[in-house]
Amino acid sequence: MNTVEKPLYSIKDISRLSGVSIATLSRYFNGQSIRKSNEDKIKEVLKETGYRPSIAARFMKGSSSGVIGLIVPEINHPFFSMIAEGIMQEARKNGQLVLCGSSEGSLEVEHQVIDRFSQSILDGLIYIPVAKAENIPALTSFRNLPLVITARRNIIPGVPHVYHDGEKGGYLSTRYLIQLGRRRIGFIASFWDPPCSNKELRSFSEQSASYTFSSIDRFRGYLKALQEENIPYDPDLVVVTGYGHQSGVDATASLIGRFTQCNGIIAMTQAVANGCTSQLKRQGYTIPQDISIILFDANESKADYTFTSIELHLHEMGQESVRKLNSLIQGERAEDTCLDVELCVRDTTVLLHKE
Amino acid sequence: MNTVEKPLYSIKDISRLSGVSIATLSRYFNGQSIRKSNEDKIKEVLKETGYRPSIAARFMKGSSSGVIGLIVPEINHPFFSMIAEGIMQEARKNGQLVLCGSSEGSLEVEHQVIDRFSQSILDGLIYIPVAKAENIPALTSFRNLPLVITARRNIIPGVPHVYHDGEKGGYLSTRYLIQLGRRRIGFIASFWDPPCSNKELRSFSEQSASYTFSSIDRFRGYLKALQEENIPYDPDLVVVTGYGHQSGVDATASLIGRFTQCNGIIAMTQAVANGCTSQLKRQGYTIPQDISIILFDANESKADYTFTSIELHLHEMGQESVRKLNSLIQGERAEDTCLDVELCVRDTTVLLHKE
DNA sequence: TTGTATGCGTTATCAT
DNA sequence: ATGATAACGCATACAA
Repeated sequence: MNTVEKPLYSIKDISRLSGVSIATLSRYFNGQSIRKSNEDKIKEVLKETGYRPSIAARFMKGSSSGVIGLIVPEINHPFFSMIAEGIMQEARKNGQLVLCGSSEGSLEVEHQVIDRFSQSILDGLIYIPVAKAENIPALTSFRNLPLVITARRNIIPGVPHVYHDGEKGGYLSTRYLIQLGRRRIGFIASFWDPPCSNKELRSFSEQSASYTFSSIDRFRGYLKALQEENIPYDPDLVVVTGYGHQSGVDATASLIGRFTQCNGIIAMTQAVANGCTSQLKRQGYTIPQDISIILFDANESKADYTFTSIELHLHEMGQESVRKLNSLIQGERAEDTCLDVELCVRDTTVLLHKE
Repeated sequence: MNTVEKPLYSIKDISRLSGVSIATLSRYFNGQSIRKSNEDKIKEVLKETGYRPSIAARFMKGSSSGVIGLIVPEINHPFFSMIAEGIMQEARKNGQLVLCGSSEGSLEVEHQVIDRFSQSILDGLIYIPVAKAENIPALTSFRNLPLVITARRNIIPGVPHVYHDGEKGGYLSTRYLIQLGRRRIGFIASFWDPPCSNKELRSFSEQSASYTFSSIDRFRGYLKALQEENIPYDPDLVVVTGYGHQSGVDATASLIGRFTQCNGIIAMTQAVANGCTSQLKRQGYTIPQDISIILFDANESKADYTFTSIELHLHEMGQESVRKLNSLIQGERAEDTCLDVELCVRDTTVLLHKE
């Protein structure tokens, strides 16, 4: 390690230049009231010097550093970067900074980052896990750091989570397609690491309330909407796949290949939905007439279609995570927050034209 | 400010528990050689306690903090988040952390973030400006912090920049379209804040070597390729617009509306290109037969088409920025780096079929 | 309201 | 190679 530029002025310098004691200075910087004449002198010297208190020294004294941590699986992913933008914006409003680490999609890196972070100067940590439930780091890894888990639910007991209402999203999207007269609705479930086949998805979703895959939550809503309309569940309308563009292509090909009639599709992400439309067009289907599509969290302006979508309010999710973390930092208790979702009707859904 | 959880153990605790002096401990943690028996004792205590040195205290003593800063105009933008991912990955490899702030596209916020950062514990800063050249913060705002500017060139004299070869990108894309028999090539230039009209673009690009808009750099390459093939420049083939999907739609409508024949288009971003294809299809053009399209920095799997593109190696740009910054931190001098670009031929370009 | 003095966890300078 | 101790910049208990 080599030496590094230090701040030009310390509080001692300011004390010397202004003739005010460092104690009074400290009080001034921490918002306590001091004598007006001193305040004026200080302000003058501050203008000249551009002095700012050192975060490091402040943190070492046991005060807060004003820095919060953020761990994301991938910063280069619209889902996470949107949350990150919300986090940074809210943090900035509170005069906080964000120490940000990517797990690079890897469990090993994630642990490494958590390890580095917990030795850092953080006031608290917002953690978007890449890990599967069984691999979640022990709570002790976080060393009493105030902790909020975002974009996932039911990961670490006793820790507040901020997530969206996946079941409602599944329900709203399915119900809307049904209202459009579409009763053969494909559901393309996405997993990083699929826990079951499409045949098993239904029983898996019923037996395992403890599992917290967003696809499963949404699938529950799908089932609920079907049931309300007495539409029989058909496992051939379900595909289990991954998260990328190619997953959408493959899933759609598989769906069509089953010779199952299908006039609606629900996809988990923009990339998958793009894969869908790409494959559907290749096979001669028209969108939205033949097959209407709804996806979760449309990334506007990044796709060729303007998709009907379930909006997840990811920016708000980021902001809420910071607010919750700050409650924790101030010693308050915090509960989970389940953010609402809403249906945004756009161009990829239309009333089924009966022939 | 309220009190915060502190690290469970300090170096004194470890000294007490291991019977080794804090000086020796410090040496051990800084990689100096110590007596084997001591090393063993230390390792044992470390296992039990999970102790890690405090970054804050370390930084206060004038050593490096292992934290580098990153300022981006928007983290929720594939261009910047890809660079950020590269930065975080390279930083992690070096055991460094990244303090990340978004300027939220605003000059005011950018200054605010720079101000906060410069009082922080950073070893150095990677700065992707949102500001226009005339509004770039004074170098003193950075307080002698080692500084690298990324994704822009020629912003602050004497500071190393890392950017891509925009002129080459413009040249390669144009030349390739010409090789496909397309000599009527539309160029859709994107600006946050357009400095001139499409009529003025050419003279603007010639007179103002000092201006550093990426669209202008690419436009120079466009002109160069046209010139090589003796294709006359037609300002009606140029549109000046913004960065979003709607910009692409509008620009394309404008281009077509001029009754200019056009059989190729070069777009600056994925979003703009998507706007193009959307509008072109609406007007009955086929892609790539009628009109071939090349864009810069294709965001795979986020578009309906698989676009032919100029690849910018943004991840590498992030990594290179960190490497350069670390050279600076170690007191070495650093020059600009202009990263190469390359043409990736995919599905949106095809040989013009002469009728 | 103000100033003095102490300590936070670490590194660097000594002397050993 | 090791250990005692003085800084580093700041916050705070305490005395004034």
